[in-house]
Amino acid sequence: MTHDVVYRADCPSRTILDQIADKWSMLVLAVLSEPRRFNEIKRRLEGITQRVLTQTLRRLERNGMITRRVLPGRPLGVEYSLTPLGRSLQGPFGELYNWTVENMDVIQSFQRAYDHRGEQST
Amino acid sequence: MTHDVVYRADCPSRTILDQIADKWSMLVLAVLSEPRRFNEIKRRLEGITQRVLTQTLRRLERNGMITRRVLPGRPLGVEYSLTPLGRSLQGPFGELYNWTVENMDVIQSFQRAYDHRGEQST
DNA sequence: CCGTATCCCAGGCGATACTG
DNA sequence: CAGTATCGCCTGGGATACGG
Repeated sequence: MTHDVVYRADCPSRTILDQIADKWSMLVLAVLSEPRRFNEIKRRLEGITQRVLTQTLRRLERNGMITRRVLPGRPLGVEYSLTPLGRSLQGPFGELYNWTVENMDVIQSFQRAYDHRGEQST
Repeated sequence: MTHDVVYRADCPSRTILDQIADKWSMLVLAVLSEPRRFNEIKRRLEGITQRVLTQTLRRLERNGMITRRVLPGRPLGVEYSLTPLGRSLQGPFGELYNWTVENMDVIQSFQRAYDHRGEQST
């Protein structure tokens, strides 16, 4: 039987999932399909704050998925780009992203149906 | 040029990503590869609380990915199972999960290297 | 057994100001 | 330009108790 699989808290894959399965990491990696500077990334991710973008970039860097390169000259410039490891995540993430795009209409109609229950009173 | 793609806050795919790109949804769907009861799921996801599991299940149900079925008889029993939509997510999620398993060693060594910088003092 | 309701706290995040 | 620092809110989630 394979029936007694348990996802333990200290399972490394769970630890790593916690790092990348958030709303921003995926989008940052998508934006970094080509190397970009800090504010370029920020501009493309509507709603992200400077603070959170910095945190996300640091985490991705720590996990070996992107590199940070300070550009010579003034004013200061920093360029972020994918490592091979980060690029290898584009496959899985792309699949997931495509899935959401393909299914968002269906999902939204499910949501409407669900929200409709319990309140067609009077 | 495809260079000016911007991920807008009201993009449906972003809204949906916010729903499924969290640390528990993926694992719940994995556990539901076959229909299971509430406490079965809970037991297999070490560390999840009743409250959070309930919330996760409700959200997945609202999004049309799982169904909730009350079993006849007492004591009360409830069985959760994947819908076709939920099952179609297993592909993308499986890819992502496999990726983390395949790469967790590399990532952990990156993390150690990163954490090592800046503190080999004295 | 499968929830909901309540209380309560830590910490995540936005806003803002400041630096190399 | 690309951050770090500080502050204050506010909500997510743990713990617990209770209900169908």
